[in-house]
Amino acid sequence: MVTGPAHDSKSARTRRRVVDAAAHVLLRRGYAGTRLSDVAEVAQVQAPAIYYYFSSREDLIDEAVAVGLDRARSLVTDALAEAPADAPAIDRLAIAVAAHLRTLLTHSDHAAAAVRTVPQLPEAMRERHRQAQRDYVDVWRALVTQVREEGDLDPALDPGTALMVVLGALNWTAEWWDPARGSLEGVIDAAQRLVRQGLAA
Amino acid sequence: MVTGPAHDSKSARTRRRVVDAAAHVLLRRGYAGTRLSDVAEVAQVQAPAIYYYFSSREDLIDEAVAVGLDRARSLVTDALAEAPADAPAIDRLAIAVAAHLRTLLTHSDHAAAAVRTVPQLPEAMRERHRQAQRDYVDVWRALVTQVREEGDLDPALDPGTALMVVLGALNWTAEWWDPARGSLEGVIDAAQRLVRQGLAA
DNA sequence: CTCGTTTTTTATTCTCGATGAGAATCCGAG
DNA sequence: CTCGGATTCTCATCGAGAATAAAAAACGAG
Repeated sequence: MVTGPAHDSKSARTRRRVVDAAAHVLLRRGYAGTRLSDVAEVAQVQAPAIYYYFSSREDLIDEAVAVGLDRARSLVTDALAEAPADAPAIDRLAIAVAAHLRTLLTHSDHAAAAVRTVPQLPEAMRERHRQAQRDYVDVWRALVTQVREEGDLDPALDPGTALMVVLGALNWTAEWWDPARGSLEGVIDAAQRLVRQGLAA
Repeated sequence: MVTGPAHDSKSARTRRRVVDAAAHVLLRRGYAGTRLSDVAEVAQVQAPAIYYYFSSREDLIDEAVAVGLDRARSLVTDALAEAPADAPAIDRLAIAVAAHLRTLLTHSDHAAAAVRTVPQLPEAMRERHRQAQRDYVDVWRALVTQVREEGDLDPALDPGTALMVVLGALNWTAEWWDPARGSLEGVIDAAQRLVRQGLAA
């Protein structure tokens, strides 16, 4: 079953260790480069032990990606939930930008792995995550729509295209940002400014 | 240039087919996912024939990436060379944005493969391309510097960070843009507007 | 101690990069 | 045109390492 027991505590913690490890390796090596032996090493488990929890390499990666997409979405929605609901949409968008970058760059190997790996997945597997991806983008789409309704979006911009361009800017940060060479806050600040100014009417 | 006789015409066209095929596969499958058998199939060649031209898989990928980075840079600089040299820097930047997107999305598997793959390369290989990457980014850096000197850059923006965010937005388009579902010109237009507005003082 | 769950050990199969021994093809000299 | 050498490529196969299967061992609750 995908959805395990509500309680944890057994050594279904091992299972989670394995998924975490998969995300870790996935993030650094990409889909094809993710070897079970590496995952096992990170998870502190013998490689064949993975087969007790997952019926195949694909299954494991599939779950890691699913968890990542879900986490990426929920961390953004959580951040939005904490913000005043009546704030201008453009401000809420800026909050989402910050949350997304924080998630991607420091909080979650899962989210980062999912975002960076999805494009490399074999078609069949990507298909399985279409919906999750859509759910994730829809959160953003709603925000942009609100921004437009409040008249803060440049009418010459196609909202869908603009959104994808913005998300691209955010997602790509994972490729170049080096914690040793620049502060996270710096990246967030630049991204927020670019988005606010860029979309502005 | 790695090797390359100035004249072609022999079956050094085969060699080029192989490099082209490598870029093609690289773009879709990533570094670790690039199998020589797939490259061979695309290039219409038997797999071992590749070893007539390249001494190893690494060598082949290395050259494909080198060609790609070089092409990405030169297509942008060529476009800039055709623009009036005394145009405002912000306009020249917009030209570069358009050229980059055109290259990435329709003109060159090589450029797209290089741009999207470099982060996944093993350290040793990435090292070999540091300079080419720097050359490529430097073209942009120079543009941004000019924009700032002409007073068109928001002083609150860190130029380096802003540049990377912008390049990210461009590079990521390769992940989502679907020629069947939206015009290239639409993407270019959105990107140009976002960049102009986003960087503006 | 015993049974069921979890993990390791051992073994099998498969994929993929690499190579070496030639076969096909091309090309110029006679 | 044809012979012979150089160029270009194919076939068969190796060996490493990966994924998986199967079986055995360790563990833990009752």
